[in-house]
Amino acid sequence: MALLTQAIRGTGDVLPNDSHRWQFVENTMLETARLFGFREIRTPVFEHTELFVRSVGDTTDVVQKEMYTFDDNGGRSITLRPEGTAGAVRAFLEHGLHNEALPQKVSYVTSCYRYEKPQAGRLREFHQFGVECFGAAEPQADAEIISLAAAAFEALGIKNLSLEINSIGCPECRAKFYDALREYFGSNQGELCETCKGRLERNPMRILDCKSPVCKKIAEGAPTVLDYICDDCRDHFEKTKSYLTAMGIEYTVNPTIVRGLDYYTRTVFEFVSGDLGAQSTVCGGGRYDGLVEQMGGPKTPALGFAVGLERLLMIMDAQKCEFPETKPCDVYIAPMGEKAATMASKLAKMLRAEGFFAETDIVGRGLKAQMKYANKIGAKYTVVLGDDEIAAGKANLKCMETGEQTEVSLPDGLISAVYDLSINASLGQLTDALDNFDFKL
RNA sequence: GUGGGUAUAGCGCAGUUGGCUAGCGCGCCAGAUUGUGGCUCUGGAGGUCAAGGGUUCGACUCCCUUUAUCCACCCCA
Repeated sequence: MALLTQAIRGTGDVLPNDSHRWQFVENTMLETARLFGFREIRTPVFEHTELFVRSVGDTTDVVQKEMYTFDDNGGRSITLRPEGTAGAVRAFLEHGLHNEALPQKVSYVTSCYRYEKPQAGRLREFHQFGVECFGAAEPQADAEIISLAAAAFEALGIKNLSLEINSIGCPECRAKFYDALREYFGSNQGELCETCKGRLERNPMRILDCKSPVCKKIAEGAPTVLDYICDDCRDHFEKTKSYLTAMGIEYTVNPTIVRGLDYYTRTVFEFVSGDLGAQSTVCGGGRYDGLVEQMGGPKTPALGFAVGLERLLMIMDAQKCEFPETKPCDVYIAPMGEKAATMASKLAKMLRAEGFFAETDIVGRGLKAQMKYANKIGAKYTVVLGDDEIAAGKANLKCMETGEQTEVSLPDGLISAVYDLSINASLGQLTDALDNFDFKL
């Protein structure tokens, strides 16, 4: 296959046979969010590089080695968004949404870009559904967004996800925790893997998340965040858990959940699945109380999460989740000859104006081939239009499933027959369309 | 960035120890007594065997390089 070029590595196409699955997932998630009062926000795919460096954190892997960054023709450093939160925060501040009724609750479906080596559940262009909630400091908010994620998964028919939560505290108590970690890991420094030696200074919490068996072993005896968080943070975490319990949302506390983006504070959580190959996280999020202020805005507590849609679809495939079927063609009109083709176009237009899915021949095929085509696209009904039908002003409407044919007058009989055969249409809309139809050619 | 597997038609696959015009299934297009689909039958289109180089009388087959893809590490959604 020596094609001129192919899709960029780590990117994929959603083909017509698959797009309904994406539409179902996106619509279901946005609709679930709507029920919680979240409205859609759309921000640009690219932003000033600085935005991500400052928000995601310049020591993170995402910023250090995974961003698609380039200079535009005006010499500005531009970056394709590696995640959705930063842009939402930027827009929130830039348009002064903090002056409107709080909390501001937004949802989005976006593409994200990270320069990574692709594998199962990890692409260079991937898609996320996410929500952000600004101006809510209370633990109810934490529980609420977690419950939103859970509701969306349920609406999609996904099972066997487990929710893992943790608290990484506020900056004050985290500083104490970092000290304790440095002290603990410092005494085992020689045995740590190379990356973790570096992490010891920059971000010792990440050692807890290391997959190397040696580090994992050492980490087993490490101090736990939950032992170091301050009273306020502990109280917040306890209340969050009790709200979850009250809502019947099951969770496990996992002290090793740390999140790879710097802006998180207090509650962090993941929904994990065993149906994802080496990846396990399908949804990750948490609270980021300091970010808005750090970006130059007023002190505003905030939180959110993002769901990886490719991963979500992988899980749905593995679990054989059902997707609603796409509606097939209502009527296929098979014209024979030029005169009939003109008539077919007019009839099709009229049916579509009434909201029906109507197709006719646009490649000049013979009758038999047209019937085959109608069968292939799953058309519910077909009408053959030839000189005889035009002369008589009557045609046969054929049901493709049963093969039965009924004679209908043209065009009103056809239209009303289609209405009769469709479950969700009303005959009332017909009159105008029929009056205006010029049957003469 | 590191490691392993794979690469033959749109899709899924054969191709024997290197040997003549590279096959099969599905799909696609067209026919099978005048204007009616699904089943069956017949025919057709479609491949510089990922690309480049090497060994050889001869390479889809053996060797090297590159690229892509899949899987894992790392990281994350």
